[in-house]
Amino acid sequence: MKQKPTLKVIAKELDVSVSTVSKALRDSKEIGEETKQKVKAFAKLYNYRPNNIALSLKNKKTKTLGVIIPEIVHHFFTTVISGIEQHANDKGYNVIVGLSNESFRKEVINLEMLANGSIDGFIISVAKETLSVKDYHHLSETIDQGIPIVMFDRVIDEIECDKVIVDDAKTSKKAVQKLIDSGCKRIGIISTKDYVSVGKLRTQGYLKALKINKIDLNEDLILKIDDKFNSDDNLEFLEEQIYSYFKNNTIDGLFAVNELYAITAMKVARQKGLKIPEDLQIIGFTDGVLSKHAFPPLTTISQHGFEMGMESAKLLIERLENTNDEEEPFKTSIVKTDIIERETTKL
Amino acid sequence: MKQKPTLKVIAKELDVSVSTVSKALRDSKEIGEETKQKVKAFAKLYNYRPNNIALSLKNKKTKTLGVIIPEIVHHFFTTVISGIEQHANDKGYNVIVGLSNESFRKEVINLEMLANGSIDGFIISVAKETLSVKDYHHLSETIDQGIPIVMFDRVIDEIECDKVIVDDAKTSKKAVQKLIDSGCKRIGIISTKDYVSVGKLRTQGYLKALKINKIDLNEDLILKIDDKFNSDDNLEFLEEQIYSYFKNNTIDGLFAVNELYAITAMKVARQKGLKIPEDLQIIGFTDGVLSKHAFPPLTTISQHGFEMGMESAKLLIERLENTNDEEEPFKTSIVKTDIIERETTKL
DNA sequence: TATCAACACGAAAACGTTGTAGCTGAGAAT
DNA sequence: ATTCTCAGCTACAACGTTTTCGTGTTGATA
Repeated sequence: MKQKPTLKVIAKELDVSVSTVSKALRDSKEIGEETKQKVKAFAKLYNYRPNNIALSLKNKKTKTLGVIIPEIVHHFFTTVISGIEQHANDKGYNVIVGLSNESFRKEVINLEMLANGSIDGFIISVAKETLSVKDYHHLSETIDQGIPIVMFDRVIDEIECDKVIVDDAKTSKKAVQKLIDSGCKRIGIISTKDYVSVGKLRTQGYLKALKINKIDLNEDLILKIDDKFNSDDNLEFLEEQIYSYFKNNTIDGLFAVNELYAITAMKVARQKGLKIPEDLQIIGFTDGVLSKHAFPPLTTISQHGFEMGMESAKLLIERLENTNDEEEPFKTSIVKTDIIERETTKL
Repeated sequence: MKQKPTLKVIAKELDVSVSTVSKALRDSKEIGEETKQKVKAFAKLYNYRPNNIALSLKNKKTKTLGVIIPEIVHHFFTTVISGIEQHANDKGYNVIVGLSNESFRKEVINLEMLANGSIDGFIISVAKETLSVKDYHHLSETIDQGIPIVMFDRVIDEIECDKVIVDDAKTSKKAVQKLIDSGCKRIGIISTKDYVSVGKLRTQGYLKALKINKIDLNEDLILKIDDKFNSDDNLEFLEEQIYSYFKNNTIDGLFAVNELYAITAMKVARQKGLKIPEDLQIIGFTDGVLSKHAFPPLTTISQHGFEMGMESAKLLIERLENTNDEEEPFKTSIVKTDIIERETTKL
């Protein structure tokens, strides 16, 4: 096991100064051609790589992005990470991930753990618990300390920073409109409690679509699931709620605010003997593996997570590398959505 | 935007030396009670946090783990990451992720990008391309430089390091045995080309089960898919292959080496009018969202990715923190598997 | 009064880099 | 012969910590 060579050992070995080695490797014109060759050859031989940590300390930049998300076992978030990684790597940045598990406390800890010089900036989608307790001090303090944050998907209006979202309301309106256009008369929605910003917005879109089409609102057709934490563990709970929803209501169109709700609804609908899409048409939000491979394959709205990730990384890195002394104003990027028509909708 | 306070500015402000501040904050008995209080109060007020980078440089430890995986949009890998994260966080470590996208080149780049002081050790599942070109120099060089590596799932026998795997052969044997016990007479397998170690091993398990039960081997029933890269993008290609496989063979039991193969097989079987599990029983490998929510829900082998991640992190951190001068011998942990019976098998 | 321990603190080095400023010697210009 | 220029190199500070080794002051002891 050969130790990692440093400038110092190369210098000693070649009987020159540390500065000479450093400059030779960076091709400085201060150094003679002969010495340069010698140093470079030696460095290559011993596989010298500048120590990143030392550089970070000197430059006060780590070239590392901190990404904090609620959970990683989740198709949407992983596509976002892919996008972030891609752009970050292209720009020479690394990505460090922190998981909040939808917990406020863990989110704070993660933030603090990284906001001590480890990273240059954050990309974050806040935990449901954070949204529900409305305590954002950790975020504002981080920004105060000069560490930029980019929020994506689940964002907080009160915090000023760059944001990347889809236009949830508008997109949802479009989805519901499609259901209407396909002949649905009684359209339901399965959403989350309102503290989840995206759930709220998507519900608004639903409402708007009904209004525009002069369809009377029936409150019973709105099911708001309270899954403060991970809903994958509470599958039976979810099923129960949807089951009683179906028992009390007859619908021919359903808009679900995420994939899981959509396919779970499909499942209980099938148990009730409903044919999809003949008796019931369904559109989900988020295009994941589930939608793609469900039976029948689910028509969904694609949020283009990869693009969201790319865009988030782009905004963050731009801000980090912006050398203008004047602060750039904060931007909110809206990435477009698409309805991916599969087999749970007609036509 | 208040700048991050350093020991130096605290020292200047309080008119003491840097050493005093440092010691006071670490509760050294060298410092008088009064001064300690003063320093601590000030530090709290200005929200002082020791700069991690400086610490890393000094201690030659970053308290950061590098995780390199082929892709992140993949249920198994994300559960593993969850496990790694959990244990790492508990031990005060951060996790930096690199994606190889199944590409040898990207794997090498990622490794080099991090093996310059940024991380203390690696946890890695190698890319398919790496396995197929059999070029492992980047791995052995990293280990040579004193950076420990833990491999999980896709491991390389020739490289000596800690490893975390499931007993693929044994597990597969068990799965096929179950098929046999449930009355299957003609059992097929959909696997990968042999350069993927896990594909090879799982095929071996299949073979062994047949042998033990004195069932004659029919080579035609073995389908080896060549998906050198991401198979999610080549869904049609996969479907085609499976389609012609079904066309040429009649089977009543199928063991698929991963989730995607299993549910794709289900799909084409259904197209052929086969009833599952009446006409065809299927068992997949890897328990992901797809299996759980498929129709019908797929009987699978759970690899317990979370445990694999935990165990990997555990092995790595143990090695990192082992202060004995004598090297610990390398370990290979085998995490147990379970057959999760759902509705694609009888009984 | 001289010695000594205990106490409270400070100076400096080290981790690996880079950039600025300074130094040296040789040849050219005066 | 003196000054100047320039190439080619070295010294040093700085980034923020921790830690080792002082050092000065006090009060007690001989």
